[in-house]
Amino acid sequence: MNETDFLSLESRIKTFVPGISLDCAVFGYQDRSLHILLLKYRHTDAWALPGGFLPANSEMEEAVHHILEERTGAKNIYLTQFYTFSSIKRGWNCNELSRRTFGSARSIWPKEFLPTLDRWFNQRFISTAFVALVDAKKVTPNPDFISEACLWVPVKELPQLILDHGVMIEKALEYLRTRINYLPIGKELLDEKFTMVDLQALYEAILGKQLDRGNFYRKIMKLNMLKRHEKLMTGAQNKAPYLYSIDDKVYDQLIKNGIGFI
Amino acid sequence: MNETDFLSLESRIKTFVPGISLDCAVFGYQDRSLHILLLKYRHTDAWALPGGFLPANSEMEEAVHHILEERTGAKNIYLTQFYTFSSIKRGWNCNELSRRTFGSARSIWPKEFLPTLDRWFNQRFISTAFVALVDAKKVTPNPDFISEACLWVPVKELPQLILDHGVMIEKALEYLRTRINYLPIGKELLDEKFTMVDLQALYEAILGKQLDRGNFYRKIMKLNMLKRHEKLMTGAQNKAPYLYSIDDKVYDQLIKNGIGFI
DNA sequence: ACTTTATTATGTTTATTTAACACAATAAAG
DNA sequence: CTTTATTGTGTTAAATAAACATAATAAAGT
Repeated sequence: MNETDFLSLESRIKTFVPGISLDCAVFGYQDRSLHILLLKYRHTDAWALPGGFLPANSEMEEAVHHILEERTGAKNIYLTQFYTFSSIKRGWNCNELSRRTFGSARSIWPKEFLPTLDRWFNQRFISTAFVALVDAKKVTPNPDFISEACLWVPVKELPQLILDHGVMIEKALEYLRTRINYLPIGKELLDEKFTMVDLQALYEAILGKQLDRGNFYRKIMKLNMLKRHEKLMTGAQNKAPYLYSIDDKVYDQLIKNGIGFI
Repeated sequence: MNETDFLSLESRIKTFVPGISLDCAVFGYQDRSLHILLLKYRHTDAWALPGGFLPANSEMEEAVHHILEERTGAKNIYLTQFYTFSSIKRGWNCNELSRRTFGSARSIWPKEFLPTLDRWFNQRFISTAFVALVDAKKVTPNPDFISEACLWVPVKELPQLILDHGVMIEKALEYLRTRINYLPIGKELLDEKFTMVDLQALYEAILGKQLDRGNFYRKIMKLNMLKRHEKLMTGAQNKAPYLYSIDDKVYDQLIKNGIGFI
């Protein structure tokens, strides 16, 4: 962490739309379970969603893409807005953890920047929140300068989160569940090639319930959205599973019409 | 229209969160079809959604409730946020109609307020849009001081709309359709008591397709959400239809789980 | 009394979907 | 030859959807 990071933020603040922030629930799929990308603030046990501010001449989507590229190295991530959080109760004073986190961050900021930064962070922020879906394998999590870690965390094991980020994640998960047939879950969260078991486990992870293998297999196959490839040799003492990939044209059409895998 | 209206806006501007606006697609059901509440600007053929700004110490929902009370006389209208429109292309310069409308409005504003008003309206606005569902019979549309009319317009006959309000309405309608099982459509859009034919026609209006009467009747009745009352004597030369009302407890549970009428 | 009409409630049928469980061929590796 | 998970299909019962039909009902006009 060095002075130029602060300097850069200090000078960039002038270029941001005041009062607007952006947050993003980035979902990835690993080890057969759903993960979310979180940042850990320095010197505290406080975690946060990746986020940032809106440059005056940028579209929100552009800005979120930029934030996510910094945080993951990946461009063209699938993004969709899901809610705008605007409560007057949401500031850094909203709970003990947030107060402590802000205090801790403030204590390591160069003194000469404090007035600007205090003014900026004590605004009322209206935060538009996005859901992003990424292939966890194509991504290198990368902390920003106020964080000491950027990690994939299983959504079943969420840590303490600052501000209203816990509520945001709940709402993002509900969004995933209730729009499951309208979101390109399979295409975006899985690797180019994947096994049938993985595809099923992904939908199970989002819905939070078990699905019957045989029925799932038949349903997916009837939709005609998969291309079958070579087998995946795992070295395990059993028949190797086939790899599949998604036929984009068919899949996009299915998603557009909300036609269901489930 | 009088000077105090302008004065009031001029002085209230200081109390609004800059750069934030609120718009609301208010849906009502009349004459067996879906309507939306629109305002007609003075001296132009430009129409707009009811909307306004966010007082610095208000929640967005509060502010929208306040706007809708002014526009309809009704309190406690059902409201839900559905999208935040933030494009850098959305200002009063986005198309010919908007430019003309703004010019026309500007020409009737007292000169001494023009600097303030120009500065305010030339900002980049981030607009959070809401869907409201109301019982059209309980409402008295009431234009604001820059409009000459506030009317229920059938969604099948939309006029020219300013800014991106046309896109907003499209998105709002899509929201209604894709969340039809999660929204209290019947409860909010219909009168306290209504006939089965009206209930069905309402769902048909939103989905834009015909439903089978017998099947619809059976499905609704099986959900146990209706209480039957006296008949509605229309004077028509036929058996009078029964009136029904919604059993709130059952209905709320159904809506919460997205359990479908359709 | 008879007619016209829309409402109401139920009937019927066919096709499709869901859900739960079962089974046997397959093939990778020990 | 054994162990194992994968794969594709089979089966069955129950539920749902979709389309169409019917007949009693009752309000009002003639």
